[in-house]
Amino acid sequence: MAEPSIKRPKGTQDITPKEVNKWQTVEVACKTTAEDYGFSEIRTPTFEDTKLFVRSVGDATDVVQKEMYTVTSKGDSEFTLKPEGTAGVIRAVIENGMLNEAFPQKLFYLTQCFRHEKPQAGRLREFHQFGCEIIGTKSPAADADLIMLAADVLERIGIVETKLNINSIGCPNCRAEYIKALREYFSQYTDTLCETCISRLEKNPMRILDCKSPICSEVAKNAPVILDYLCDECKEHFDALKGILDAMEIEYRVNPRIVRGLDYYTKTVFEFICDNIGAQATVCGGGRYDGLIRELGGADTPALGFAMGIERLLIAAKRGRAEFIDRASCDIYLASIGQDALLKTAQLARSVRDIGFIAEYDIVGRSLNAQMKYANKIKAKFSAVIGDDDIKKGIIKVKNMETGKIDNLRLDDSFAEKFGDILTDYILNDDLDFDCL
RNA sequence: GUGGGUAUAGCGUAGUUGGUUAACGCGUCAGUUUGUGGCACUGAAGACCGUGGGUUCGAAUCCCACUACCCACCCCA
Repeated sequence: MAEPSIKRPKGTQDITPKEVNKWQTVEVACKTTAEDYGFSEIRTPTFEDTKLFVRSVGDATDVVQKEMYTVTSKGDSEFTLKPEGTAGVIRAVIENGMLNEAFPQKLFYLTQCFRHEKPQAGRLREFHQFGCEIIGTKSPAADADLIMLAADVLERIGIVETKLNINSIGCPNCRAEYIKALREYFSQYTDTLCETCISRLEKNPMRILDCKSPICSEVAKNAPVILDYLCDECKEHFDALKGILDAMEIEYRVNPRIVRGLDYYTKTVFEFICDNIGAQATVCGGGRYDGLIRELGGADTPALGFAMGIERLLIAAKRGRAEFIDRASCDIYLASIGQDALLKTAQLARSVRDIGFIAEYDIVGRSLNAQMKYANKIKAKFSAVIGDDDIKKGIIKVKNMETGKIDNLRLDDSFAEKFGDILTDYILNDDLDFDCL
């Protein structure tokens, strides 16, 4: 305590045992839903060659320009902690020759990401993403399946109040036309637009559509709409997607304003918005990135994906109707009186643990009373007290902590198995009672 | 990077015309209760009142600065 205490870095968090069950609930929902859709997990490094993100996420994006944690390692290599999940996955797919395997490749990941931003609700410097990628299909059926998967994940977690927004931002060809038209339109308003939007006019006029400044968004209201500029192929793709979503009764809103901030997106883009979780309301974002694999040196392959922010899912889940799984509680607490008995409880605990149940005993040196209080506190289902007499007699009383019912068990090799039977009965009966209710 | 808010035990809070030893609830530990927990009662530990200055006989309380956290802009998941 003499030294100044060391605190965790800004924008990071500790996930304590009280919270970790909520994380696990969300993680399990993500993982099992993805697996139900035929996705396999992929894990990639926490840091990558900086060039990977510059080339995929995009040179001019905020993420690359001002949010990356980049270090120069021994030697000349520059590495960056991953600011998002897709780039690393695509790099790995190319590097491991997975483009030669059967298409589509369907992959999911659950990973921490890092961006140097100013923290606020739903935005941290180290955060966690769940993402899914489908590689090797240009069919709009894939877009629809991916969106359905995202919707299912949210539903299974218990997040109900989300809105799906979709848009198409076209392919490089038709987008060029559109950007030209946008520039022409916004150029008329150079005296009213905000400063950042003026600079966007040159670099990326589509971002002006996203600006929340009242003046800019007022001007943007009458701006040309991308959907009017889509080429035949892009338009067909988008119409087909809408058709499938309609057929599957997935509600959506076409929102021509959604423009993703990462450069690799093409054609379909979408967001799931959750309004009651603060300003950072996008709980899931994704879209197509048909040009990315080629850009990263792989064969020209269409692909698409989405990412969800686990922290945001968690906020939404707490506000929604999520039911969080609890950690399994202790099956039996073995109290001891005296040193010989302590050794005995240690042996018994191990035998119970060997058959897959949770057993604890006194490793603190507490009085019997205190041991029992502790057993109660950790919600032990059963308890047993062992003293010299019991060891002599070779029989101990196992008590059901809920009902107070006591069973006598032999203190020999059969103990664990017999206790297992009692516990199984208890759990089955408990389920029956539950069903009757 | 720019705003706004907050800062008192592990957690949640009370504490303003400045006045002895900073209070309460929860939690933790122990005892009542060396062969049985929950309830109850008793007690204990735990706070340099965010940090540093200033005003004052006297500051958790007033003033200034700093820091941290939260929220929002921006950006995005």
